[in-house]
Amino acid sequence: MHANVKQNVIPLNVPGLKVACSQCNLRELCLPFGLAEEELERLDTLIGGRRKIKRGQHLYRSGDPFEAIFAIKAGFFKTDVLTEDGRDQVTGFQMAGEIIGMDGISTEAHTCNAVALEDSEVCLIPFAELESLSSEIRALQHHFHKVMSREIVRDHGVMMLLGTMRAEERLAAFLLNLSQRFTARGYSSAEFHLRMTREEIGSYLGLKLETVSRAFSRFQDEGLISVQQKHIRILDIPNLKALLGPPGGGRH
Amino acid sequence: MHANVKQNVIPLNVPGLKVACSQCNLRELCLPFGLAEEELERLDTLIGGRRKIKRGQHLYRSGDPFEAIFAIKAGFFKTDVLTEDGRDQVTGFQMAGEIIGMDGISTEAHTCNAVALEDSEVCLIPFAELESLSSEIRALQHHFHKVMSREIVRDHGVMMLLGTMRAEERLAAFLLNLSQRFTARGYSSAEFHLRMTREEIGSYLGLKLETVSRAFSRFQDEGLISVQQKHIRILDIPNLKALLGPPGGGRH
DNA sequence: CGCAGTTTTGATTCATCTCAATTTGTGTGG
DNA sequence: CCACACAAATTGAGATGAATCAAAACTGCG
Repeated sequence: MHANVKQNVIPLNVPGLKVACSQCNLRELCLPFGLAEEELERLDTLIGGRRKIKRGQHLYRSGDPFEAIFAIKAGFFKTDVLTEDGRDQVTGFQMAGEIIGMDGISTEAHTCNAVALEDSEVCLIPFAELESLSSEIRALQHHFHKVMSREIVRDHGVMMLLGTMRAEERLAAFLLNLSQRFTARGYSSAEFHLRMTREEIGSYLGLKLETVSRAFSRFQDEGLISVQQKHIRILDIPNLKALLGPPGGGRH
Repeated sequence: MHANVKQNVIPLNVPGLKVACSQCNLRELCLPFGLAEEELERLDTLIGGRRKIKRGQHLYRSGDPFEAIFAIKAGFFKTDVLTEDGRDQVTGFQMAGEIIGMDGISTEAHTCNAVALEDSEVCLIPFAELESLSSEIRALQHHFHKVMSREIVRDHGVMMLLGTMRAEERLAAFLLNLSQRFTARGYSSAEFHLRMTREEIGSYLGLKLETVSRAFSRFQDEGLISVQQKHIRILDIPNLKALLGPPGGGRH
């Protein structure tokens, strides 16, 4: 419906905002993954431009009409759901190269909020057009299915974490996950800056902020990490990992 | 492959063999939703047959190569993930009309186990062929995206439940969810048979089986439900719902 | 009819929450 | 540039909900 309008607009690429997946250094992580040169160029024509989101601003809110998904070009986001009765659950933290907004497909409206945790930039992918192009480029269709499926698998991991792990195990899993994702993006796996507050970490992990803080302190006392506010340095990955799966160690 | 044969067969409904979405009484809940007559017939040719799964048997296991997704024709399933260190998390319970197996798309291998909790029957939907047909039938492509997205939204709901609710709230949410899904399938919303054990409910809800049992007993004492082993009758839906979102009642 | 698996119930322990005080960090305006 | 106010984080003490351990009752199946 909206698509018709955009379809006839020449994809002139506004000031310095040359939006080209084919040139993007995130293409191996993001939607373009696995596409051939020529397919990539067609994908370029699809992208509906970039959008900058300042720290604290919403990319979308629960209830907003769903029109597009977003590829994170730079920055850091959180998504959260809130219920009528005031419960608030952070459902994920997203970083460069990740696709965000797929929750909105099912009802044509977003079902969660996406907030930038630092100044960020996203590429807008109009969904109707993505579906059109998917019909023509099988690799794109398949890769998009993988992206959605990966999201489902990721959510299962979080359910496992929330359903079976104790506070320190959850935090260890969280840190290792962040570390791994930073590594995949070429950043240090050992040293990074948390973009979210203790309360947001707690919400994500099903814990109170005080519990998160205590677990951080404990990890530091044990020499596993060094924490100074939002600055984290991971000192002992093996023992952090050992915290997760202690077949005979953790049960009492 | 199988499809070619059936294409020329008159849609007479041979017992258990002739698989036709167009004739299925679940079509409004399942993959065919929203398709036109003629599209439905093409969907019929896609379905790779039916498969019966006896109670306790696996539909697929974590690690199995991914080839197809499944539409549940009849019966009841659970899906669960287990980690090396022996943790076990039930990630969902699925009933007739629901699509199962999409976790496998991302890695080409299933990432969880699907077990029948009663004698069941599924329709096999070869995934490569589904993608082919999706390219041709836009409505099918779009609906499939909605199905995947719905799964993501559902998972967010579970994360909310696990992350923010107390034991009795979780169980109330669980019962109301089951009730609503039974209603949508034409069964009683008030009276039903649990197919899963207390332990499986507990795993899904992040609780121990004793806690689940105690919560059931408490609900019965309070006149909210009547429980006799696996037989549940919901007596007071309003007050069960009130348990969930007590804006001023639940915090202490 | 007996046995194994499931469920219920009780007593106790423990992890996390809650409440509260203090410290540290951050952004703003004089 | 410093002081102030506010937000975020740390830490402690005590309360509490759910886990654990244990035993008994029930169910259904062979």
